[in-house]
Amino acid sequence: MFSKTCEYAIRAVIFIAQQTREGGRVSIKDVARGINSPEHFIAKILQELSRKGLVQSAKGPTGGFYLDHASLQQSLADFVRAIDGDRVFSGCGLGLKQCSESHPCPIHHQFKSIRNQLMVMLESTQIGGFTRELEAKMAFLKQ
Amino acid sequence: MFSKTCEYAIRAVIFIAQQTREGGRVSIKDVARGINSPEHFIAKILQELSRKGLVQSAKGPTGGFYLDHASLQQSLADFVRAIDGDRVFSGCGLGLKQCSESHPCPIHHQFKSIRNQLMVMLESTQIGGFTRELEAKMAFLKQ
DNA sequence: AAAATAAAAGAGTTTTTTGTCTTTTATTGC
DNA sequence: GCAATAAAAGACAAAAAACTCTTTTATTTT
Ligand code: FES
Ligand code: FES
Repeated sequence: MFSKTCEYAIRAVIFIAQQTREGGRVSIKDVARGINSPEHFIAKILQELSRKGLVQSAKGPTGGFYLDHASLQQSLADFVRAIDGDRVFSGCGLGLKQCSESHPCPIHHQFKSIRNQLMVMLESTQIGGFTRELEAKMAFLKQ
Repeated sequence: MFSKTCEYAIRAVIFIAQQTREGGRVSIKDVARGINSPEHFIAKILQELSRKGLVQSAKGPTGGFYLDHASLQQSLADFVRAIDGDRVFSGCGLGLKQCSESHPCPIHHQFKSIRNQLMVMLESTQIGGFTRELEAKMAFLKQ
């Protein structure tokens, strides 16, 4: 569904949101540990998200990653788009070069419906909204 | 969503179903042309599906691929499972090693709902059911 | 200013996926 | 039996995705 990169990205950002809910920063090392991902790999990913302004970072001691007010309110869809592009939201389920109403593949209508529901779900969920569940250990970011 | 291999596979099998609706066989060359896929690649894929009994084939002149009564009734889900395994149907949306009700990722509930709808859709659609739309040029297997 | 810290950047490597080419095997029609 | 046809099989090759390692840059603390 999503690329591994994208899965790590979302887990990482949710983790950062939780860890920094009352200010502070969190280091790459801690993120990697917190979501059980390869450290250098998640570093690259966060670097990219940082360039795109979807996460904030600071160098040096006391540095690390955090989310500003705007980032906390970004939807999951924004992060998916930043990493995987919009093929998830608009790509053809059977791999036609382009999904089209007027030149549809055989499963277009059914597929589109599900794809849209996925999109609505991702658009309406903001990255900062999972803190409570994580605190209550009703949701997890690693095995 | 699906691997390229799986996308080609489904398009190929739908094509075979259509082309052989009144008996006959269809060659790899024709399949490749019909769905606009690399010829040798789709050959490999059909070989695999043939081994698993999801499509039928015959060598030699008058040979080619076709679908027996049972294969025509297989669901899209059966083909997806044969190629991509069941990660589509039961994998965690955020890449946790295993999707679990008791150790869920933050988007488990929402994701599961969509994943299930996808599954129901794929389970309830049989590969042989697209002939009419294709004939009427209301659906297409290539650009 | 120097040392320590932590992200940024860049240059790999490995693995998986996707795609190609060649040879072999089976079947048919003559 | 022989030539032609078409899939099966196997070995490669290219591209993309996933992952690693090393060096640089910015910041803070002492
Ligand atoms: S054309 Fe295939 S999903 Fe729209
Ligand atoms: S645990 Fe992530 S989808 Fe079920």
